[in-house]
Amino acid sequence: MSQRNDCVPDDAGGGEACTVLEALGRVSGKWSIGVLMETTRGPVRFTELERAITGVSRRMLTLTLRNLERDGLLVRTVYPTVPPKVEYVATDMARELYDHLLGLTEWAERHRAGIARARAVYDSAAS
Amino acid sequence: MSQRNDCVPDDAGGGEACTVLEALGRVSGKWSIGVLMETTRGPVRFTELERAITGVSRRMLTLTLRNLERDGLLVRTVYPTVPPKVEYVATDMARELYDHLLGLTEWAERHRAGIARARAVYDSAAS
DNA sequence: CTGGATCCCTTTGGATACTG
DNA sequence: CAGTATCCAAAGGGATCCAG
Repeated sequence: MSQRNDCVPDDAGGGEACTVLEALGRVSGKWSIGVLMETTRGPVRFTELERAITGVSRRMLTLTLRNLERDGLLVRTVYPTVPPKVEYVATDMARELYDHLLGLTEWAERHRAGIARARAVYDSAAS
Repeated sequence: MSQRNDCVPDDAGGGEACTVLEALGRVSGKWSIGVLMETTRGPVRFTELERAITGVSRRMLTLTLRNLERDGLLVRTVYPTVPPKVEYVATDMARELYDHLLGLTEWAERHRAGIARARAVYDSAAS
């Protein structure tokens, strides 16, 4: 969840690796993507997220939400009612990011079989 | 470096989050991106990678290379000379993945300032 | 030159109980 | 409802030494 901005000028290929890491840093952690997915469709409440994202704990959901909010990817709205009501929704910036992630999804689907095959070959290599 | 295939059917938004994680899983870890960058430009030797990727240790470089090779993103060629010579080069599949990552790079550059601002605001919020 | 093996510290993340 | 606090286990990753 922390950022690796140990991005020294690097070298060949330069700061590009650094910049990619910068983007990936926003969605690092097991749950960021899921939160992004849910909040991209419209405002969602904490409990809804907790139910929608299978396996997430309260703690991790909170941490993930805070990080995304801090980076300006999420807007948190508190309704001072009782009981409390808090809604999270993705910003435009986050939606753009999500679009790029969809590109990755497409790649993963297209190559899922190939990767599985590569692994089988690699693992069966009597090394 | 391990894969999170605890991708239960999930739910709303479905297996999509899972599929993205599948893609991100290939480039997880601090060094995969750097390796991908270098090997995309052509065959590279172990020592060249070690020098090109600032800060990587021998151990982590080896682990990263093994994982990428296992997933079919890298081809490892051993020349049985003495001293040994080993070359790594990205596969077409890896190049495609890298193209998608460039999309993320573009996003990161475009929003770098906005994110920094969002953080400053968030952090200065006397909470 | 190209790694493998080991040790150890740091970070991540899960479980659970408590609170305004 | 929407978190916070605490404790603890597992994974990631660095340092170092050894070997073909």
